[in-house]
Amino acid sequence: MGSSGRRVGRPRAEQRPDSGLSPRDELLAAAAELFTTRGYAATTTRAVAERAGMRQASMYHYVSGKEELLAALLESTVTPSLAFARQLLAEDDTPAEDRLWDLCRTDVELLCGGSHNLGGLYLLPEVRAERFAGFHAVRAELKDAYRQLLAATEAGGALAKSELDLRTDLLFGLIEGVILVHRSDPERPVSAFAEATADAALRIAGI
Amino acid sequence: MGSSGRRVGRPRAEQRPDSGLSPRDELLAAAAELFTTRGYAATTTRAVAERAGMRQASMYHYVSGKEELLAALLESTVTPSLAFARQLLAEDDTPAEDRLWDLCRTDVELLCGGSHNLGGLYLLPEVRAERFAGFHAVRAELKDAYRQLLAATEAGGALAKSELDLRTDLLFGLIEGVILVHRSDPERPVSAFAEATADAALRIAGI
DNA sequence: ATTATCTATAGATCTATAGATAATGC
DNA sequence: ATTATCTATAGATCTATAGATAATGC
Repeated sequence: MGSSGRRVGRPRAEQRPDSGLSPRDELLAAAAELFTTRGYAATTTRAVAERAGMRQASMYHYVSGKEELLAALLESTVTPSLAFARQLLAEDDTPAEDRLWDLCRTDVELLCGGSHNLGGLYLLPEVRAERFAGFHAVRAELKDAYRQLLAATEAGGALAKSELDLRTDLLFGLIEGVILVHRSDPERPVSAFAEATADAALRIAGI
Repeated sequence: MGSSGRRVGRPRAEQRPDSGLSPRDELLAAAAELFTTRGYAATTTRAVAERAGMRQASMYHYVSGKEELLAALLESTVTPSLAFARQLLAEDDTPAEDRLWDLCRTDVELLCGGSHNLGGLYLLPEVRAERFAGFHAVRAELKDAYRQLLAATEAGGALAKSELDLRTDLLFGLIEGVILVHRSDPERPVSAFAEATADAALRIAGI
């Protein structure tokens, strides 16, 4: 959707070159940028709609409000990581150490790689609200994949439960906290950074 | 101020047991809790004032608005860490490794130890605004102390500049990101957690 | 007289709905 | 006729000021 030609409906007040995205995706992209830079509560529906190229009221044709935008964005950030994690969990023939490293690296790339710093959404205080239970569920599943891979490593297998929990928390915390590091220097090339972080993550985990 | 006895001025509408804090500190404490849990933009002046035990308008007798509260809170979080870091930098007779470990541990204790999760303020998107330049300056100084201590270690002395910068960023990122870990399990005893994090931090730094 | 608070409110938002309008489709 | 948009706006905030009030201090 979005491409070329005459489109049904009243034309927009301000014409702009076709972005190639559907209106809903334009809204999501606008929300991603504004939520991560200004924060969720500080972003008005007017700001989102206007940046997406439409008037404030028109937004409601596509979404029910700001909450729906945030919920959709959050889930879209974890879903690819989770898919990759599931795949890795199934590869029993590869050493757990290698799989864990791969998961860390890929996660950092996904969190820091997108055009807008989507990972920054995790840090918003509003995200803890009940409303985003769907996101919390997939995120918990991803964290559990980290725990399983860690437990499957040689060093991890020897740990008591509370110790394993702590290491998992530190490991997962480093990966999510990496957004702060990326924010402090967004120019740094992502792929080398992702590998360095994966190295650091395994060192944290005691491997 | 705040203690006992008759006080000048019209009495508050809702009487409460004396907290022992000055009204301004009551406002700061209220803001700390609300900003960290609900976010800055989502917190109204009414909410802050009411939680501090006064009416919305009375707040303006003590502060110029929300911004002043956030600025004061932010600086109060780094100042103790920075004082400790300066002290450590001067102790040339202690090995840099030990001093760096000590700084990490102390920082985690300070960030996670306070009654309200003050460290969580760092994560608010609004904090990046120009308005909080004072906070950014002291924070940058603290980060530089980390860099200096890291460079003074045996492993750190051998690093090229770009490599040292990366390690500093990762190290500092882990320490600040630890707030996310603490948030995920606030029940964990802080002092053991702080030591575990300091261990992990040195491992990240490659020591 | 001085002070800390209060109540009341003007002005500035912001959200979400109602109803009009300008395209295409048939 | 259907659709995507627009304009207009009611109702619900929220901030910051103005002016009143109820204490203590002298």
